[in-house]
Amino acid sequence: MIIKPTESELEILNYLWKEGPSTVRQVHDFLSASKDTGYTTTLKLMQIMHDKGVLYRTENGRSHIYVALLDEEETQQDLLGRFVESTFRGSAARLVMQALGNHSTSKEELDEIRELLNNLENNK
Amino acid sequence: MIIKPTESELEILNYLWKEGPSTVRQVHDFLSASKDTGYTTTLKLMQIMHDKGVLYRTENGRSHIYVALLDEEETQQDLLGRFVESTFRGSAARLVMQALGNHSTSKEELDEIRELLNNLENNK
DNA sequence: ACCAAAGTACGAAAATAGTCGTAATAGACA
DNA sequence: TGTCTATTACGACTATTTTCGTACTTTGGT
Repeated sequence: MIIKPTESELEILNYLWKEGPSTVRQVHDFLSASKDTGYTTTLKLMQIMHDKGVLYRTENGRSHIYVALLDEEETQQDLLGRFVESTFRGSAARLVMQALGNHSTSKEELDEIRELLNNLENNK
Repeated sequence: MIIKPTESELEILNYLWKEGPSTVRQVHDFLSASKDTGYTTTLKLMQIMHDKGVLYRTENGRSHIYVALLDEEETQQDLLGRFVESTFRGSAARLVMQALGNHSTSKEELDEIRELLNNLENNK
């Protein structure tokens, strides 16, 4: 399924991807820690996502438990493609350079990237 | 200046960054090649960007010449930061891995990245 | 059985982004 | 000078996203 989630939807998806099946209450409690928003707003968003087919839900007593139906990797890949295109005019390399240059990345992570680089280069 | 350009604004900025000072006509002719949109729509967007202080403009006979006031690198950096945060929950390394893994990147570019990696690692 | 607490449903408003029609204007040039 | 064309100005309409109030429902405790 290729749907571009909105900014708010992505926040919700991120929580569900990380924490697994959750109630609106759980999602909202997490989001409201960093964002000033009402409970019914989160509820409504999740209902809309359910309508769109982005979330699956199942009854659980008086409440619902929601599950992300979008695949995390796939969605990130799609968004990344759009982002590279719109912000870096298609050059993934330039994006990578800026990402590495300006964010703190651990030695372990850098080694992992180097490893990936070696594999890629061997296949050319 | 830290303003988040919208999707359409970014398209216009990309043109101005690449081609330098331009008229609405030039921008529109370029955009309309890949996008079905009216002249007055592009005009209006650029007027709004001017109002916001994102573009500077100067008279030139019956038309105007527009210049981007946002710095390209700075804007990309800002957008990248937001993107890493919202889509990769803050992990630049994960973004880089996905970007490299799934986009075609030339050997030269990969070497450049390796170079950058070496420099980063030496400074740790 | 009743009430309070916690949920859901849903309509509608507010905010943001994008689109375009129409009128006014300024040059170009026959 | 008069007409045609390219351009700007601007209001209004559409679409999408986000927000929230209010009413209804369910459940657990007393």
